[in-house]
Amino acid sequence: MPTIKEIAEMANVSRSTVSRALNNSGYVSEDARKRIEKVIKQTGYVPSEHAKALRTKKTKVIGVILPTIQTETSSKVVAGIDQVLANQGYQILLANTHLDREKEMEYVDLLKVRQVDGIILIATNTEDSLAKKLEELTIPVVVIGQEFEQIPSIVYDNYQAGRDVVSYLISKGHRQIGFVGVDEKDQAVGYLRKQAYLDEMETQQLSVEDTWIQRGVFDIDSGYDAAKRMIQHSNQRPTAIFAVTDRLAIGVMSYLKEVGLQVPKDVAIISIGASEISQYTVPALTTVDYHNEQAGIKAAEQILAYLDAKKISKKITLDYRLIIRNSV
Amino acid sequence: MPTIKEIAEMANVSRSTVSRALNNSGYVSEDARKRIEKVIKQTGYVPSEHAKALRTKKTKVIGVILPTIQTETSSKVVAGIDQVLANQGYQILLANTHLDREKEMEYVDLLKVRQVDGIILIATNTEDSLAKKLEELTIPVVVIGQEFEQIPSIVYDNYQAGRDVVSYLISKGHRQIGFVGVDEKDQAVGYLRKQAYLDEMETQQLSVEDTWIQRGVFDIDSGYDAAKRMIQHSNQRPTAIFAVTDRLAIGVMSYLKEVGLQVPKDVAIISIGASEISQYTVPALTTVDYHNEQAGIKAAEQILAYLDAKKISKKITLDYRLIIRNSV
DNA sequence: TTTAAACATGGTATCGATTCCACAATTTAC
DNA sequence: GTAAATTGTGGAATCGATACCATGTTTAAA
Repeated sequence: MPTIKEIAEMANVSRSTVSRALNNSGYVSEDARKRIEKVIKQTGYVPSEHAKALRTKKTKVIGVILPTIQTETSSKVVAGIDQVLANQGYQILLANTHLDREKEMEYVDLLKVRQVDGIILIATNTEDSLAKKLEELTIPVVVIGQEFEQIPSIVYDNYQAGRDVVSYLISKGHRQIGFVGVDEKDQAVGYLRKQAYLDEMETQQLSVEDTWIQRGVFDIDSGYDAAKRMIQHSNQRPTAIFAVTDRLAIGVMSYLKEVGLQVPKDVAIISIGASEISQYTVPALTTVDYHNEQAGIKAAEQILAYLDAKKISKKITLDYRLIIRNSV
Repeated sequence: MPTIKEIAEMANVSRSTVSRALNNSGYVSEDARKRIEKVIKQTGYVPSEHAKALRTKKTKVIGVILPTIQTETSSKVVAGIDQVLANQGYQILLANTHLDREKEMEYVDLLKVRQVDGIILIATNTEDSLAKKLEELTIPVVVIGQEFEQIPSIVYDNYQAGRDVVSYLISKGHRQIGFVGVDEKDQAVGYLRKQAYLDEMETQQLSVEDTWIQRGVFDIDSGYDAAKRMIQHSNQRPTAIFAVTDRLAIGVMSYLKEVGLQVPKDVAIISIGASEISQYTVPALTTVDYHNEQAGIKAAEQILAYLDAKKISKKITLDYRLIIRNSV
């Protein structure tokens, strides 16, 4: 791979002139420009990104920190980010935390060192230490999925979606409604969706047995386990269950099927996620589509807008859509 | 962020000494080293990767080119790669081709410019132009999923797996076996699996109707469509179908269910993939586990071994495992 | 005691770009 | 016809690190 120096020599100009031609800055005569272009075409020269980064402090790389790539949600978000970024010649440097909160912070540092132009963080918590670290950052950050006071974020309306979902179950005649959630440290998925469930139940003056509220992690098996606990230990069996993710819902269905309970006749199920598979389960899952690609797209756009010295909105709330299928 | 120069000044040594301390190269007195370490801790200094890259030509970044992140297969592979790489302080620069063959080549160039230390390519074709480009590369490459003559690759034994699968169906008493494949330009998934199917049928002296062979793309809907064509246009309906991916199989099942055919009583289904969801379909899918994380892990290990000046194997064939469930 | 390793340190060139500045050659304005 | 812009170009500094080389100081060997 040739360097700018060699290009300059071959075109019989100085490095400065080549650089000016490359970046369309300053004056370059038609004659010189032509010679330079010819040489560049001949040699297939491309300027070194590292040298450029060192000098200009711009890398055309955006760091993306995510809890795991092994879920449809994450990969959709990344696809959305990539779609926007690739268009503008940016690339994605990946940092996978494997759901480890420590690493979320570590990677922020690591990406800083790599001098990425910006960071998109798909967050799973809203701890102060993380917030502080993000605020101190001198490069633009956008958080997806959690809401921070001072940091631009793309959020889903988890609370409203939660209430809508429960309200929908009630409208279908259900009075005993169970809930399968996740760790409440996850403000968005854990806390808000649960709160929405509790509030809607209370508003509608419906009581909730303790055992109706179960907690799992983000996989199918824990949904299965949660359903098992709920069904085995409840005095009154719920006639409907709200699971906060599709995977949990699939696990729940799997347990119900095992013990001979029919969905939706005996127990209705509703969830949030709208994963590809949700329409092929039996019965097809009634779920909420969160437009994950859209989140990625918006996040990338926000970062680019910021880098373009345009202002950036502090918070964007995405809309969602209840997909009514056959599990309720 | 401070630079090495400032650290040197604060610790009262030269930049050379700081560099030596940082890299454990050459001599540094205990005394100096302590002072330097103290200053580094105080300031939170971390050396600039770009400056380092410029000087040393090493970036600690591996480029990963993949056809799409939106499949479980890809994300598992990436997870495997990440697992090994993160351990060694390497990061992943992502390049998503969206199944566009042109881009596969473009990204090789782009990653070259970014001076990545190595490239892992999850390939979908084996075209000569691509092979040539890869061979010309001066940095290590490992290809996953396709086999090239001169380039180290991690491959699944698609042919043998295909024959095993068909042979298993036959052992279960099936004689009329349909096939849902993909574009044969995809040597591994498209061509080899089909060839295996044809060969096994021939070896067992079973005939194959033209309409039993259908082609889709890599999604559920096209599996549905393929099944529809197969069922509607065949003289004799197959009693079993081999779909080359889980998603296609799920689509096939979805169509069969729609027209009232029972799985596996009326039509048995088998596929390759072992996606998470495959065990929760109804009935649970009999499928082949290809150990995708393993592919990622091996690829990353190969790249690192090469960078470590150790030799690299030209080809690694991964093993697979038939998971027998209830769809056959 | 002389000689040679081993240890310790700093100076300087270098990687491959960009950018500011000085200078020269043209053009334009008055 | 002179002053002032405009245009075109190259030199040199710079970004933040590494690495080679020269020099000086100790320590060990002969």
